[in-house]
Amino acid sequence: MRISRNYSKEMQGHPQTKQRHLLLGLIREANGHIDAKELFRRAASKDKSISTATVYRSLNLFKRLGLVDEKRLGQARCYYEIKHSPQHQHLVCSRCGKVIDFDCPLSEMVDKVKFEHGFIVTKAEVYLEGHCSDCAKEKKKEEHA
Amino acid sequence: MRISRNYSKEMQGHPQTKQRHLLLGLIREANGHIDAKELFRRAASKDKSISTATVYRSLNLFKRLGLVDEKRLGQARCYYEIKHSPQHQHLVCSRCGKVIDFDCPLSEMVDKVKFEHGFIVTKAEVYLEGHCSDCAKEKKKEEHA
DNA sequence: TTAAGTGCAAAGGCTTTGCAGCATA
DNA sequence: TATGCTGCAAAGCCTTTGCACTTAA
Repeated sequence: MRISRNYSKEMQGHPQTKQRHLLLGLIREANGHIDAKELFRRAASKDKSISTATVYRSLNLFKRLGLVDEKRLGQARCYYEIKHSPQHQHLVCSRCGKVIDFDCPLSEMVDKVKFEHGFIVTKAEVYLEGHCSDCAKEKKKEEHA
Repeated sequence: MRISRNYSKEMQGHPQTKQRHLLLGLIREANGHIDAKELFRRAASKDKSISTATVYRSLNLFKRLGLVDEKRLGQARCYYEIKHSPQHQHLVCSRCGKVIDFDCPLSEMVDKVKFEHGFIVTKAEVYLEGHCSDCAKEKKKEEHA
């Protein structure tokens, strides 16, 4: 007889390991805006033996389970964030690389594409690139000099 | 005495070569939605000796000159399109991978982030993922079956 | 003529995978 | 205890780069 294993709810049938726990915690702490490389760096500082393979495998699992969201920001970098963090979009400064969150009501847009194209939106991302207020000031200064 | 070279206007000081001409033509033909790999495939079918290095170098040049726009759609793939094609955004179907253009007035959003964050937008992208009308129908059928 | 572009092949990042050993439930 | 995760190292992608040759203007 096969005894079924007792999995954690969060992991939906996948065993909870100390690595996954650590990684999910770090992603949560990062509050959006952490990429695989940085996640590995932070994880390794708390657990020297962790490998990049585990980081990537865990990220893929989290994505599949819908625990984290993957976003492509700036120069093709992927950032990960916990899915249940409040819905927000990103401003990326092309001078200093700063990433700023902003609220963005998308419901109008979602309705519009449903009406015009019969398209059912399941995921929405807005990416605005430009100059943050600091860099905009710097730029002005440079132009006057 | 140094004789200045006679560069084409489009290339803004960079010599026009048959490779660049071919590539730009193919990007134009593709009317948005072509990635580096596919661009190389099509280019190679017209000029067997072209190399991937030239494709990537040309794409980087075109980006720098502002001739093409780079967009990240779907699974981290980069697509390229001629910049002067009318401003539009993308709907990506997560079932069949279809990419649909749609008009999307962004001026309100641009004003909002300027007012709220002092952020000056230079580039805006909206990415909506979901089910296109065909796949939405298919999905409904499956659910009733 | 000559600065710049090209092809080739090698190197660089990032991500995935095979395998043997380890650990969770 | 057994399934499935982990670390390691190797392999796989895609993209960039060094070098000698070629070409546009």
